[in-house]
Amino acid sequence: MIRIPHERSPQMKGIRQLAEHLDISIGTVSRALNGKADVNEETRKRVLAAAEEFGYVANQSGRSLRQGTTNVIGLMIESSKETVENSDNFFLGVTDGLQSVFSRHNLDLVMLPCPSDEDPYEYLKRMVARRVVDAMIISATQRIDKRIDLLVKAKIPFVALGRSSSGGNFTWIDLDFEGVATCAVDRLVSKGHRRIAIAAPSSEINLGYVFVDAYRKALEKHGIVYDPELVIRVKSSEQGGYRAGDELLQIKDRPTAIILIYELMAIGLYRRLVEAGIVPGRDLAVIGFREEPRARFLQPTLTCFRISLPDLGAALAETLLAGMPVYSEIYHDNAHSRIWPLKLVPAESDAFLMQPEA
Amino acid sequence: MIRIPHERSPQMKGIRQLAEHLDISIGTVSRALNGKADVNEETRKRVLAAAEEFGYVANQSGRSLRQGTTNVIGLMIESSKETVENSDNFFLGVTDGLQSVFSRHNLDLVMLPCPSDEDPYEYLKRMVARRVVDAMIISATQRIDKRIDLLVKAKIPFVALGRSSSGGNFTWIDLDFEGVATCAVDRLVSKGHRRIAIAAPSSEINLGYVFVDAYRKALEKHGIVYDPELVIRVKSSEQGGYRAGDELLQIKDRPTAIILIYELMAIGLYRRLVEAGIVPGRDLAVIGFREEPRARFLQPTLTCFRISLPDLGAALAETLLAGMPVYSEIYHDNAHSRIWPLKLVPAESDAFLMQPEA
DNA sequence: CCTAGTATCGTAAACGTTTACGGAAGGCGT
DNA sequence: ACGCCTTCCGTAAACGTTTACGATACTAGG
Repeated sequence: MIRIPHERSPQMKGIRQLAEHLDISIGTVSRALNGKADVNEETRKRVLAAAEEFGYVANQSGRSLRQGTTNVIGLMIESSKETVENSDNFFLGVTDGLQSVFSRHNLDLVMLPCPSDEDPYEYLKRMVARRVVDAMIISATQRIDKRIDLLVKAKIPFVALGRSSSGGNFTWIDLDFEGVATCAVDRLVSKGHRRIAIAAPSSEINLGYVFVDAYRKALEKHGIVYDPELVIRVKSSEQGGYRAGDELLQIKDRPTAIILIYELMAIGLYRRLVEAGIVPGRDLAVIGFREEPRARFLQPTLTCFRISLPDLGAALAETLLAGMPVYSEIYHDNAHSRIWPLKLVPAESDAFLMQPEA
Repeated sequence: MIRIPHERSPQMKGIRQLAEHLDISIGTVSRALNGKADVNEETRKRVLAAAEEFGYVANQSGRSLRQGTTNVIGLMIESSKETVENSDNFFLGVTDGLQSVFSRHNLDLVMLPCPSDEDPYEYLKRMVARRVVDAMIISATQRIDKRIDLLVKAKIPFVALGRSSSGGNFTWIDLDFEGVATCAVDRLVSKGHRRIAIAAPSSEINLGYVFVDAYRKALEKHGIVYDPELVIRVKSSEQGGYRAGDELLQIKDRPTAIILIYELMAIGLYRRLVEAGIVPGRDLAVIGFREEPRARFLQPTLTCFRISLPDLGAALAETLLAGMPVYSEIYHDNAHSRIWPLKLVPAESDAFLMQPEA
């Protein structure tokens, strides 16, 4: 008696049907489609034509199961309320660069949004355990980040956008906070500023730590004593900018310049300054980090630092692939962690960076 | 002779190893993990404990292959340059609502970003052909959208965010453009405005078509003749707002109010108005559609319409599931297309909506 | 004609899981 | 003692691919 434990759909579109129709063995069809060498060029043509005609595409589950690889790369992002409200489409920008590299190797990119009510570590753990992706790109790395230890232990290839002190050795790409901070300070000092404030997120976040540290060193290089009072810890948002303005006004011997670690803060900052009768650019010099399209409409515009999102994405992709056995020899030039430079974009007129002595 | 065509990793973490360790059959382990009824409660405890200990999670490929389902829902988004620069994190906001529903059914959400240099139709075709997702959520639907025909033909369950004239019957959720336009016009008229301009995207886009149509009807309801000159077609961006300001200034018998179809346009509009010596709110009433966090810092704030992104996401998820056989009876209440209402958010002070006759 | 090599293809195992089915064991009523 | 029902578990097929290996046919060299 024949048992039919699993009823199959009547019109199944599998490689089997394709093979039957062509009257070729199923193995040959597979080899033809995958570009193997030992298949007659003429039969390959027939196979490809038939596949095109029937719209056949290999089922990913079957293929993954056999090869032990999914050909999918995951980009983990967090959808916390703060991220939703305040960050721009940073990730959408990098995905384009990622895909430009991945598509050359028939790799697909999926974004994995961690729900705001779930622990990112647990979320990542679930995703890698199910083996739905071959490799991961993680971002918003913390100074100590359990996710890194997890990926290292699970031997999942990954690259991190952002440094971390966790884990042994893994590859990362991070923005050149030191370079930006140094450049900003140098520029302000060269314009005559001595009391330079900085608005940064908590030092728990890697960015908040590294950036302020570089800011301090740059100041000391110019013989300016580091004043902790000038470090304003706020959220990286417009609201944070407004609060930074608040705190700035409280400081006695008011600073003549401020560096914003997140350019969107300028929107809130400007508002608070105007409320207090202070003209941004004239009474207070402002420099923003990471150019943000929405801030281009501020009056006056502010000097900032630009980053090419697609380029960054491509670099991330190549670095990731350099760490994967199959592609390592192709991208071995990128098999190292590195700092991503940013380009200084001076405001149209630097009038707002004038001498405070005037 | 035993052949070993496929070398297996020495320390394979499969259900088989788990079963051997427990000295239970592999089938029972599977049933225990999947919560089937015919398994002793005490053995189930043992299995779950061992799985937890070894960190075992079922391989998704194997499971998908067998069940013919991936338990993954795809959310297709486009990463065109315009989207990256101008839209906010709209999708990140809705993902949270989507996940809140999906997680109840062990469904995972992945975002599928269509590269800007690839045709969205071809991209979607690839994704569904590989059968990597069980269902899709598509957005930014065009008035005629080949993607819809594709999904209908492939019998992939899907829901669209946005109406379309394509395809036979499919379910969609769309924002209540008519309601918003009507409400905005009503409100302005009640304040004494008669010449009301509107800034909208091209009528090729569904939004640009429907919204302006509702605007026209609302005007006629109040006995105001529709003046095509007052319809300003611009991009949905800050830049578009600036250009809208440009065009507005060209209009003879200048309007006293303007409705922005995208609130971010207010940033550019304000700038242009200030350049021309026109005080927004005092000399020109402004209403924005779809509240945008970044515009909250404008002076003066403007009346707008609010939408709860997570709620919208949850509604999308439930509507999608209502169309899938397995879940249809649970969510049958949502098995219909519908209009998503928005809430009017008056500006702090409505002073800017004053009588133009004053 | 014989043999070795090459080009091409078919065969079947294996990937990890789920699940229909059968079977064993025990309880219970007749 | 027998039959029946319930509870629980093991067996093995099946999902759709890929691929190691063997088989065949043909070519070439001797």
